[in-house]
Amino acid sequence: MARQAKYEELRQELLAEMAGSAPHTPLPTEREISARHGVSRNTVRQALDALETSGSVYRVQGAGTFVAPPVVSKSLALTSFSEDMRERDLVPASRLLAAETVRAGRQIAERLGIAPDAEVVRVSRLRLADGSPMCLENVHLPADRVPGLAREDLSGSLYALLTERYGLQIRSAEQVVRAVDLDETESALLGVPVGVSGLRVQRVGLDRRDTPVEATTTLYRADRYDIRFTVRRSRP
Amino acid sequence: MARQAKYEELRQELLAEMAGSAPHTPLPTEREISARHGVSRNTVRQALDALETSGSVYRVQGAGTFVAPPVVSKSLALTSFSEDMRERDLVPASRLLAAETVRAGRQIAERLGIAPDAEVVRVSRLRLADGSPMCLENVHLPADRVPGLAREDLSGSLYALLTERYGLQIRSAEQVVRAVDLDETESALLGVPVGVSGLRVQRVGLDRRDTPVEATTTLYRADRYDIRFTVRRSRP
DNA sequence: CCCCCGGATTGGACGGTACCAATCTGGCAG
DNA sequence: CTGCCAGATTGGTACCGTCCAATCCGGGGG
Repeated sequence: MARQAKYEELRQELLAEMAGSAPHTPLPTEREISARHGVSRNTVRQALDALETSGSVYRVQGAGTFVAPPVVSKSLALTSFSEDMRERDLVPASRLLAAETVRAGRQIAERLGIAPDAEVVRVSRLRLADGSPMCLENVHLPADRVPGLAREDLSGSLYALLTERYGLQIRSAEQVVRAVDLDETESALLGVPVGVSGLRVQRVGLDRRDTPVEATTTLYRADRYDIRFTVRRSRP
Repeated sequence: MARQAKYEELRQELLAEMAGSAPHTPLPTEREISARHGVSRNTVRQALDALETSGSVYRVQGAGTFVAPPVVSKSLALTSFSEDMRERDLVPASRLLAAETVRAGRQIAERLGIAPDAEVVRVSRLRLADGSPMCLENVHLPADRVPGLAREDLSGSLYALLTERYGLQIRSAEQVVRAVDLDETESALLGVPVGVSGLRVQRVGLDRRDTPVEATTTLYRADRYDIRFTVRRSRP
């Protein structure tokens, strides 16, 4: 029995109600939703806050709350490769290239906030979408937080494994995106001609205490992949 | 006199207070901040909400609120080229390549949500950082919303011009990032060898009603530029 | 010495109310 | 018919209070 918050329940109800509505259709006023659903206006506003940040509605003071036009960018949220691919209607798969325990080294150590001579588990995988290569993934995790990881089944979602086996939850991540030229090895693995460009995403996954849990470098084929997200003005 | 909200004032005060603090230092409890600053706990929570989404603090139920470790990614927010460069400690500049009124065409029309034969203003600029080329920028705006734009001074911030001259405010934007191979013209303008890769960012700027205001395609030099941002898990 | 458990503490959720600021609308004046 | 202004409407800010759930800490038992 997953007892969930009222505003979360309300959020889903509102989302369902406006599923068929045309963009810019006004929602009921906050006071009306409040009365109709038998919750306080505070709770209504919490639900609407969530819908606003997810890009489902927009609000104009004095005017009302409206259904937002559909967006191209679905992946503003943190997703695993598997989730990401399924959202693009592709079937994810994985081929394990390496899984070993090594010294962190300067760069990885800095990204994970640990000592350079500390041990890390390195998992290298070629990830496939609909059977053909999509990206090269290189994950580093502090060894003391994931004992025995290298001997686990690494064919599926690593995030799921971290949660279920080790109780590690990644709540946010910092990403650095850059365009790079692929070298010979990379091109061969990804199945593209030498010299074409690739999209490199360096990510540091953080738990709810903003402590680094994993550092991942992913190299995407530029011809098959793009990154979509929404940005907002912070303070006007 | 810009009368600002209390929670906004409180946010800035808290940000200043914790400026020198080490990461993971606990802030006072919400009830304590409330009492000390003479505001309600609700208001405190609003201020902390803002600090949390900006990545300045993190909260753990039952434990407290803590100073978040510094992040690599500063540019989670929507910024103009000028702001972006200044944040990277570079001096922005601009060279106007073209400013004309043309038919939208299918692709631009779709991005702006207008008719394909509608008129748009196209502004093409080479943008410089510390005197050398950083990116090629190609902006399209619906002509009827920015009459006479082509004859304005386009050497500075376009966003500022849109706000001051036309009252258009871009509140959010959807971005699609992809790695591409530069062609000869592009390479020449950017001052890089032919065949190296570039980072292409396609952006649609939206006003507070989520209506498209501008569609921009920016081509960055891969060797000088990266994109940094933070993503969060939406619902656990 | 370590482990477990219960109470105190802290953030999270929810209720209610009041007033403000931006917007919209309808009616009146021109 | 057009333009403007006053009042109603709507979201935004702020206050109060109550209870819940996760965490932390210290004391007691092994």
